[in-house]
Amino acid sequence: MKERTVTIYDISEKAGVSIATVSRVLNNSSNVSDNTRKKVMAAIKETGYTPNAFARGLGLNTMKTIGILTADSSDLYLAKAIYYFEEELRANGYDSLLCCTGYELKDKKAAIDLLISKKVDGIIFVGSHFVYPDAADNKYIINASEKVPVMLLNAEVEGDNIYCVSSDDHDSVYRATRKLVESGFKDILYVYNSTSYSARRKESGFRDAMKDAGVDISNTQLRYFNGSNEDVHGMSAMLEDVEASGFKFNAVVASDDTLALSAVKYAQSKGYNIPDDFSVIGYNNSMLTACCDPEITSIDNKVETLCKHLTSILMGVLSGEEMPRKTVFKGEIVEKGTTSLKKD
Amino acid sequence: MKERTVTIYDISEKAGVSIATVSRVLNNSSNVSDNTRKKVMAAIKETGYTPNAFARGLGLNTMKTIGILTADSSDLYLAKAIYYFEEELRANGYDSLLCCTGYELKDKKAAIDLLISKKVDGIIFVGSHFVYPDAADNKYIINASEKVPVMLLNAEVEGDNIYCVSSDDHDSVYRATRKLVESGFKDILYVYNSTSYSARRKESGFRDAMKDAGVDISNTQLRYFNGSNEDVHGMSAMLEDVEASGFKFNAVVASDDTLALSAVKYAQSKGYNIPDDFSVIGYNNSMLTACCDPEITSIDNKVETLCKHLTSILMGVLSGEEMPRKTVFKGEIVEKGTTSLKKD
DNA sequence: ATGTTTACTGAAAGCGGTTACAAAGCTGAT
DNA sequence: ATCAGCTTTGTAACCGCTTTCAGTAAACAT
Repeated sequence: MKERTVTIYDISEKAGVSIATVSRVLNNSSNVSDNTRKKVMAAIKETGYTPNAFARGLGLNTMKTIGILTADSSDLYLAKAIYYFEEELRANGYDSLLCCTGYELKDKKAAIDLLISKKVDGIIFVGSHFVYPDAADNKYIINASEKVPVMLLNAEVEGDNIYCVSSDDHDSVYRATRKLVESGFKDILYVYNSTSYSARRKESGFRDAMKDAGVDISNTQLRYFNGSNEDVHGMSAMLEDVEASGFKFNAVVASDDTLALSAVKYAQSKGYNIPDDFSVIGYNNSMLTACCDPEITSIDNKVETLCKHLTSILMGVLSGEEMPRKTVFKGEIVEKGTTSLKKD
Repeated sequence: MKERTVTIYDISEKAGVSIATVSRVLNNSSNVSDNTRKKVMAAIKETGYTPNAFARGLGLNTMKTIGILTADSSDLYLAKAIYYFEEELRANGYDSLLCCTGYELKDKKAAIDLLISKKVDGIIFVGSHFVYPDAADNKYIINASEKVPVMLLNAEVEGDNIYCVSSDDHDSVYRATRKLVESGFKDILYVYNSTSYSARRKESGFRDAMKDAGVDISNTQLRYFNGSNEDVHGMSAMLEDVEASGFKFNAVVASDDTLALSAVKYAQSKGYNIPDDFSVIGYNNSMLTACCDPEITSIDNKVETLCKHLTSILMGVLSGEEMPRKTVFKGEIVEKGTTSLKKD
């Protein structure tokens, strides 16, 4: 280990050809005779040479790498998205430079600078934590889009070089909530654990649904859980607190399956009969929905579809095609055991 | 978008200095007067210049990037590990190039070549799927280690430039199993969903424990679940099948919390009283353990500790220090509601 | 005024590739 | 034999940055 690394010059010397020829073989470009090709190949095999991607990148000004930005790669949903992106990108000959930024704006900015300096060919913002309510705060995304195509999963920002693929969160929660009301559950608690763009969309879906269903809501019945999304205990405690504070609810709509799961545990500890006396609807339709009994009715926002579609749009952009700036998919309410919703 | 990118020459021209000076400012090296520094800074700010990391990397022959290899980044445990690695590496000024290889050997090899051509400063193999029972199959890891330091999480391979950090899986399962037997549960079903290195260690921990406890075991009581680790239903079906095949068990030791969770669901559906008549021990102590009632006793293998330690070893190696080739941490049996183990 | 330091700054080489352009080697047609 | 036209190969410029080495200017000592 640690001998001087083999370069294209070593290969050219060993094979008795010029570096240009070696380069041609490497990029299996046309116009190399079988004979020389073989000699070069042999030299490469013999030395275990691997081309230096920097040097190549310097010349070509592309490294075939896409930056993937996420707040927290260990989140169940985001991890799935990252997985699909990585898979799709690789299939298209691109690599993934992963940056977990956390939730601080300045860290996000730093991560973007870094990705740009590494000359990524595009940046995918995974998850809606990157988009702020105040448009001015989203300037940093626009800035990034001036250097490189920007893809947003589950978020929306207007821009020349920005492409958004998202699930219609507002619509999904809206439909779920209305169905719940129509099925006789009016005392609904809405719980959420994020204030991201899509979280805000979900919340407004809930509010609009309640309004259109003619049910007045109070602020006590929307509850923000400000803790780790693995903290099932903390979530249950929050539900206890809501009850203690005087709001008696018989249904929970959650922005996330974790919260839904803690709602199921809460309801069961209170002796409620699910789904007859108590309903729960989660979000993401993750494996967590299968982790309790009854299993949780949840909204499937089709993360695989979203990711594949987003990647294909990015590939189109990179090859210079005109691509849609905004693509929205409908979510699906997957009914399992925690609801008995009125059929349409 | 798409104007010619700003280079160090543009800055030097704008600031009226040479590119060397700009470079010095960029690397805040010594010997630049405040005055020129200010001029350069201003030019940088004005143009929004970001240095080209290729060019820098070409010269320095390092890109401050670590390759992270994993079979499946969406796995709960692996995703956590990746998260910690990314965090620690970033804190040390390194980036993470993520490659999800899947489970095919040739894909793993291809991924490694790619990482090496991108001149990563090191490679972290996340998870034990990379190590095969037959040493000859692990040659590809040795090969990689000839070019770049190789770090193995939860696996072991001998080699000059290979560093292993792992949890003592054998010991953890051994202790858990023995405790279970000592607590009166002898008809234990061992279920696993992987044949990776650490999975094999866990299994031998179970076998040794049973042997040392003087309990004969049959092959029917070790069951491999060959399906997605999100398929809770499939797992439950497998348990039904074990029962149907004639082995009556009153305890389950699982190589993974998912399997443990399905065991809890199974036991509850059969009307068993947990933990008095039926015990379950999981592995990883993930959030899944809190997703059922009673919560699952599980082995915590301290992934955060492992990852941080591994990263610090890698940093040591990269700065030329002598570092331990093999570090093993003990796991911890975290007792919750699915067991009532005899106290020591 | 002159010699010596010290503090900055610039010119140029080099990192390892790609590629435009030129040159050389063959082929077959004249 | 000569030449056009093709294929194959080599030369050298260039990508954007770091860094060595040399040079200039200012500051200080004599």
